[in-house]
Amino acid sequence: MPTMVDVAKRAGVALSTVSYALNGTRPISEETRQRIYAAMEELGYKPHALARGLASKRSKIIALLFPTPERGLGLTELEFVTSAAEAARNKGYHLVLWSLPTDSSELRQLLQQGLVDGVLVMEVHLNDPRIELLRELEFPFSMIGRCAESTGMSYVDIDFDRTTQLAVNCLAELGHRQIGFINHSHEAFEAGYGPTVRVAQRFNEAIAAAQLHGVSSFCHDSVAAGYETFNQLLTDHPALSGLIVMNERAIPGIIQAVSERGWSIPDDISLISLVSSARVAEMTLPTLTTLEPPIAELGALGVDLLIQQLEAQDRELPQALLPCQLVVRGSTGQARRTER
Amino acid sequence: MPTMVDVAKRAGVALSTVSYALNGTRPISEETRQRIYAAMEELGYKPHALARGLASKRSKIIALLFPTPERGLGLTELEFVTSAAEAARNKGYHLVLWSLPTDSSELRQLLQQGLVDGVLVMEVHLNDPRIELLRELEFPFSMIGRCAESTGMSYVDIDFDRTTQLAVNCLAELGHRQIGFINHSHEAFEAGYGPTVRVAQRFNEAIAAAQLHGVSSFCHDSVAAGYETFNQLLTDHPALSGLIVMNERAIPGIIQAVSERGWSIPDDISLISLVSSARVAEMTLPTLTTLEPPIAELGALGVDLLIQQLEAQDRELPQALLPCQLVVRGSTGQARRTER
DNA sequence: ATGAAAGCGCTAACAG
DNA sequence: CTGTTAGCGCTTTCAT
Repeated sequence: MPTMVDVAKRAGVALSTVSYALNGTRPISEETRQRIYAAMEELGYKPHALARGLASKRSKIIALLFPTPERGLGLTELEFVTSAAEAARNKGYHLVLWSLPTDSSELRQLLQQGLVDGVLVMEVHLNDPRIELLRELEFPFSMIGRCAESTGMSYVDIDFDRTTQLAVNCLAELGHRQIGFINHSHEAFEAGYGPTVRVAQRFNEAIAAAQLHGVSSFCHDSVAAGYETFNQLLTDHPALSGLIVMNERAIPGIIQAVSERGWSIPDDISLISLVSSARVAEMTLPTLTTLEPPIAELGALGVDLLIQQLEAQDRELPQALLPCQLVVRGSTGQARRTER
Repeated sequence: MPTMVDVAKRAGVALSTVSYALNGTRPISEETRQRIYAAMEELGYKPHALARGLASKRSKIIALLFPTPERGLGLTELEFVTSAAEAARNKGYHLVLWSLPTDSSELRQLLQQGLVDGVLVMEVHLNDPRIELLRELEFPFSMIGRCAESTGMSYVDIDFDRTTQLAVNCLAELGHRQIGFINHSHEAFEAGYGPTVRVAQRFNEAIAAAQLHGVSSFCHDSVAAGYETFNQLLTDHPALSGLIVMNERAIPGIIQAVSERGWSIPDDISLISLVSSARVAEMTLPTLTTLEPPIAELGALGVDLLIQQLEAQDRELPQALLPCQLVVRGSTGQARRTER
């Protein structure tokens, strides 16, 4: 592999001039610039990433802090990872994957290795030890999601308020008055998992504002739990006709429970899956009306915000909220006229 | 951040002694070793990854060459990525994600940056330009999957022969004599996508060996295509009672087509989903009997083989084949006695 | 507009 | 067993 010295020699200039030409760090006469680029071309020169990083103190590598598969991973995460990787590459950065439990002590070590310039944190919890550590070390980071006190921090997140509102509106406009909400588990809620907490809260507000009847329920992320939870919910509230579910893994159980009652979706129950991808929505019969998260956008935007923060001289910490998009499929329909 | 110089001063030894102590590259008296480690502890010293990489010419970073979402990504890929990342970290390596189309010219640039020691290539095609490039540059790599001529290269792959055999056996033992196989698309086959080609071939061999009747069909990776393909297959071969499907995305369409005929799974048709994860298998009604790929093992093993290759002095290029595991769920049952 | 030279923090000869 | 020193390939002052 040729180095800068080789290029400099061949172009008949000083080593530093090559560097400046490459980085545009200072004015170079058009003529020498040409010579240098020609020399690079001829030699097949490519700057050495490590050397550049060591000298400049900027590795141009960022880390994606990825949750370990506690709650099981979805397609969501995958799309996220790939879009983040692509966004990073588009900006000339590399993305390394750090898959760690939120309370891992390893994070500190990793950060202190000086390998990465900044960190993109996925699945931020309301009280997240990773965020505390990053703040303590004053290490640059952006979040996907938010923690309890996110002022002065950079993040992108789903606009859960708007998303929840869209779901409630959709059912309300179809004439549903009695609406159930099946959330993630109570444990997730207690642990302060953002979406769980935010949607739970907003659901009640939206229901109240629209003068509907609403009832919420937690549910573990499993088919069996979905089955149980739905049956319990309908035993307690037989008049429910609309259901908002933010729990992809519970959905097959719910569908099964509906069908075992001899009911059908959407004739007897309308169902909206919150923060759920098209891929999953099309696995079921009927296909699911969803509010689909703009995953790729979130991933790319998260990376952009982080890099912006790394390269900006001013200490502005950008934030962004993106709503999910309503995609109407087969699982929602007009509410029945007659009460059951 | 403290550096080695600081540690050396504090421990009262030479800079290099610290280095040797850290890397175990040469014998150090127990006493000085203690002093050095104490000093590191007190200062909170962590070796600088870039500096180490530059000096040693080994970055301890590997890249995962990730396919761009052409055919759409599955859960499979995700689990793969996370297990690879974890395996790498366990061995003291970092994993960067390079998400590129197989024919991208960018790969060459990335490799020449000198950032990574080796590459793990996912979704290898039978004729894969990435592999050709890696060979040309003599760049260390391992593959997930194999290309046409894989001798002398390091890879891990699913044992498709064994997997296909298991599927055929399973149906045969249930008394099915007329067995259909729904593959990925013809395009995937033509493009030399490994699983598509290998299973197609092995299916015929296994059917012949067991003296059964078999019929294969290609199918695009979509619900609609699954629906069409199934109907066509049953029009042409009405006696089919067992179906092997290696196309997760087509399955909902198949299930729908079965139900529209007034048939049921598994009473009228038994169905096995090949190389399909539990997560998907439990989304449907009935749940799917599958041959589940050992994804996490493949990811971890792939990383291990690559690192082994990087660190071994001898030029052995290890290979491994892992079979899928048969998990019987609700979609398979005894063949009907009577012909339809 | 260009050069010369001093590091960045570490590894690995070379020399005792 | 330990110390000295020359790089690794680049960025970035400081000169001119």
